[in-house]
Amino acid sequence: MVVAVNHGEPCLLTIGQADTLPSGPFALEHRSPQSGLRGWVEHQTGHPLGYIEQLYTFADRDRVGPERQQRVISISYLALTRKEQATASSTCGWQSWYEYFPWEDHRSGTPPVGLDILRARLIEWVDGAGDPARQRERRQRVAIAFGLDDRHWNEELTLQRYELLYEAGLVEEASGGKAAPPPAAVSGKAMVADHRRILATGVTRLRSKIKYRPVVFELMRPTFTLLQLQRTVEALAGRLIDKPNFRRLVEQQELVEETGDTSVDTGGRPAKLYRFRRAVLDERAFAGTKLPMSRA
Amino acid sequence: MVVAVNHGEPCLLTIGQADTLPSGPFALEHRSPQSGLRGWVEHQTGHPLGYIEQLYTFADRDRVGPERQQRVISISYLALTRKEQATASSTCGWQSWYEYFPWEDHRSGTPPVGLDILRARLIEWVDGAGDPARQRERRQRVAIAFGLDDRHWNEELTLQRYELLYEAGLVEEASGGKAAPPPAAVSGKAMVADHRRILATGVTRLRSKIKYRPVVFELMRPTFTLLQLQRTVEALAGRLIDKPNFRRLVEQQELVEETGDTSVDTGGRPAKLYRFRRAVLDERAFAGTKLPMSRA
DNA sequence: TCCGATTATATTCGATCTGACAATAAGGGA
DNA sequence: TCCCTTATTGTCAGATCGAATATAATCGGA
Repeated sequence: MVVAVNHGEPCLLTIGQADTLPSGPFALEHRSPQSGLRGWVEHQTGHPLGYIEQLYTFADRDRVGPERQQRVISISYLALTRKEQATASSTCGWQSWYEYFPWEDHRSGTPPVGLDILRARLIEWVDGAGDPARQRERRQRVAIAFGLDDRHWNEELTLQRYELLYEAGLVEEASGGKAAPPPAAVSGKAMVADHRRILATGVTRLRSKIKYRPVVFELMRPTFTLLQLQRTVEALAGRLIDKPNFRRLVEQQELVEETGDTSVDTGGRPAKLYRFRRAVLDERAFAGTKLPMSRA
Repeated sequence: MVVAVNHGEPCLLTIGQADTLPSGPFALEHRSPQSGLRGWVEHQTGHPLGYIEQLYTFADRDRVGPERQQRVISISYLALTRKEQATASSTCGWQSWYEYFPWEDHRSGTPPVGLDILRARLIEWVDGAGDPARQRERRQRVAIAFGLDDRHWNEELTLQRYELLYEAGLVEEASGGKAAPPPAAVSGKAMVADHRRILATGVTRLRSKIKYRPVVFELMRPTFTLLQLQRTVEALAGRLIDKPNFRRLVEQQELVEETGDTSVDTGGRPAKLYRFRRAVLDERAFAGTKLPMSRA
């Protein structure tokens, strides 16, 4: 899963009919699958992958196709890069995340259109569970994941939401469902096999990771304004961020330094240009702290 | 990597000469490697694995042994259980983490004996880099990982520390080193192949995870006192925690509920017994928040 | 040239969290 | 009864964070 952000839109590298993640049996000639992935993508997009991370390894028996007696092992990765110029070849292209997960984009301030439809269909699914105990359990899972009652929307629950929709038969991939899923504008574009689930895993991981490691900068150009940086984070998180607070956080952590230049602008006061202080990667150990540890 | 905590000591399930992690080619009969691991360990220890998590998948070409043309894929896991009764069979036993990582145990309040020796040897290694730029880079990595100058010790950097020691030739596994590593009481017991590195990965992951997900309870008996819970967390984190603050955190998050009983004690006022509120797993979505997101 | 629209940047304020520490309660043993 | 040990409750100051306000710089049109 290769991610880039362009003009405030989080993009995904796809192949084929735009519903398949880049994948393939990486040859023995590479030292590791990681380096195989890197070489392949750099050749396709012309841009180096700034960051690669393992997502999950699937080795379940059900994963084999027609043949038995042979287990297929799939290692999924999350990679970040920049999409510039028109590098999309005929074999691959870029798609917005939110075509696959329309319900995940809350950047307009209001919930996305169609989310209420999904919520209603989920409630039907909850009520459809015979057992009252099972009903309560389903109800609670839906309430947490989709922010029912007075709960806040939690953008890090992308995978849980997709799994619920799958279970409820509200996405096309869940062929076992009785009722037909809602239209694609509501339930998103389907992908091949379990690729949309892998995508959900990656979105979840990335939305979590940007909060404690400076990986956003892999998606930025060498120089950028603070608003551009904020828009990129918002694109990934799928929600709006308070501007002064975002600035404060970035500055007091000394993640960036001014270049001295200012940006030619789209109206309004010119913005200072910044660059990422690569030194922070060496200076600091990025590791969160939540338990009350003694400082000394 | 199977972990339990007993009497305030974090323990590790080992096989053979106590320097090998449980491992093996899991047969095709299991639905997934996960379930194979689960069955194997439950049979060996008599206790169910409460929690299993994938650590990392190795697929590098160097990982093959004598044979070429065939790539070995190893999936490493982290599992939590309880060690009770004398279930150690002849083929496996429990070892303390800190036999392998003596420098990681800071629970005495003072740094572990031998840490200063390691620091001194690391400084030698820093100075041994010819290039001054490389010296500065090494120096900074050591300073961060081992808390030099006035930096705080960060217990989540176990893997980084092990890798530095490896690079500096201060652990037995690094056979390429010129100088002999310090005695085992200082540099820890060696393990087979790269098992100690996998262990370091698991320790790092677990020390990080206990801070935002309630996995500690998988290591506790059904009922426990708050101090026992604290001691377990301290055993994993390798450092002391302030008691009142720990209580406050656990209580205000409603992670536990009183059983009504009190513990027969080892001197001092009897302690209330608690049990884990399994309901929190359903009630709450455990996902950290660090970036300044708008609340509404 | 003035004004307002737009965006950038700086500052303030209050609620909450958290680390550090103090104080009180309840049991056991000398 | 006194003292030791552990449990439990409470306080306080500093840091953090969300929210909102205030000021600055540029552009375009009246």
